[in-house]
Amino acid sequence: MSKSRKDGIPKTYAKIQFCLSDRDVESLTATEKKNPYSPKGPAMKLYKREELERLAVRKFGSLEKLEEERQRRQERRNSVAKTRPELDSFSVAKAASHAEAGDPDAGLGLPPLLSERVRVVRSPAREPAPGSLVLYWMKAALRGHHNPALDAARREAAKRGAELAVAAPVLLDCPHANARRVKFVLEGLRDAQRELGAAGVDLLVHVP
Amino acid sequence: MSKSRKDGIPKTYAKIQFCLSDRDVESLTATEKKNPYSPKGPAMKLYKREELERLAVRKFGSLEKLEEERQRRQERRNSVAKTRPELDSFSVAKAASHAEAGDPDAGLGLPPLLSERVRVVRSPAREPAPGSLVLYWMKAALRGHHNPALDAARREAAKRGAELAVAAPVLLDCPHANARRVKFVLEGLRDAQRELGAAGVDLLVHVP
DNA sequence: TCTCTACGGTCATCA
DNA sequence: TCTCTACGGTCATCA
Repeated sequence: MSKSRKDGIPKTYAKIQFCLSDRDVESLTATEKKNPYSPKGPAMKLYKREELERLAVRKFGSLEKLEEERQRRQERRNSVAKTRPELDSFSVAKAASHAEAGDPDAGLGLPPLLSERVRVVRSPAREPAPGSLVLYWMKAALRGHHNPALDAARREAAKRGAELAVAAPVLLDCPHANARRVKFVLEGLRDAQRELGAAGVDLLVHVP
Repeated sequence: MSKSRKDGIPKTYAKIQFCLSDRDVESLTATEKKNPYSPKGPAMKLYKREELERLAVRKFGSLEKLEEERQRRQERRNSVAKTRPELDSFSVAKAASHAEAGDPDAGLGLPPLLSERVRVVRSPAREPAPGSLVLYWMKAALRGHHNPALDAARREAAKRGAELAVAAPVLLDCPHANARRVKFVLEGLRDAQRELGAAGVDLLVHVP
């Protein structure tokens, strides 16, 4: 809710902020702007804060009631997130930065210091096909050392007897990309590629 | 999974039992039967157990994996149900049978013996309009006494300064309806209508 | 802080 | 143990 929104509020954000459905929002007028992620993609729809507020007040009774509803949804999201399935045997794992290895534990068979950083994002419906690989999608910590996500992926691959591959996306068309940042990322990836290569792991750099 | 399913398994049930999506099930052949709830409504689609099993095995790997997936979903449902919003000030309430009134408590302002039987089914997005009424949808306990759901509705109406109305549906076209049962229900409703009428509450009998 | 679709899950409504 | 739709919420994908 900052000053920078004077052009209007993008649809996705507007729906969440004002607890509105697609149907609700359809009745409002929208101005279109170029999609910042892809100029050729579907246009960004901008809605007027004033109209959104008026609609939300009509729907919920008052801005206070709207705020209550937002709280309710927020809490619901949080508590549902807590009930997510715990570690299970075949699962996609995702970890955060820097930690050391310790004793193996249950679940993914990860040492505690790793496993407490691992969160199962999705339990895949399909069992992994024979010959499948474990893919570590490296978005942060672009390095082959001090990288617990990499350690977790390595373990998982070993457990399955699968190949480990590492892929790093380099986003050129995200809003804040610029030459300086891209250069920094590419230099980091070059070093990581050398380091991983020495350990027999391919690092694939993906420029979408 | 009983013997009575030799005609085939209805779509809704099939999807749940075999963890399949509409898309999945679309690829299968279905035989149509008259909709037992309404002969003029959309037909009931019956799928062959054998085909469903084959598809589920293809999707999940084995019947054991399917069973695991079903367990997962079941548990998820249960734990999400537990995180449902608690009693709040304007809410639709629903209660079960026989109890006595006691001291008022927080939330809906119900006595403990009532409030522990009340479950908030849905927190309405809209604030109740002025002049709205509290509707007690009487599906069980067709009587004006020993009826805690009625007591809860009465309290809620008093708290809001709203009218209380009671409505009872008499379902004629549900699969197990027959003359004897309908007669029993109607007799009960006649008595309840007299009892509630004496207390100034309308009981509306609805035959859909 | 981009949009669209598909997916579970839930629910009210309808025939 | 009926079917369809709408609704949140989540997510991967695409442009």
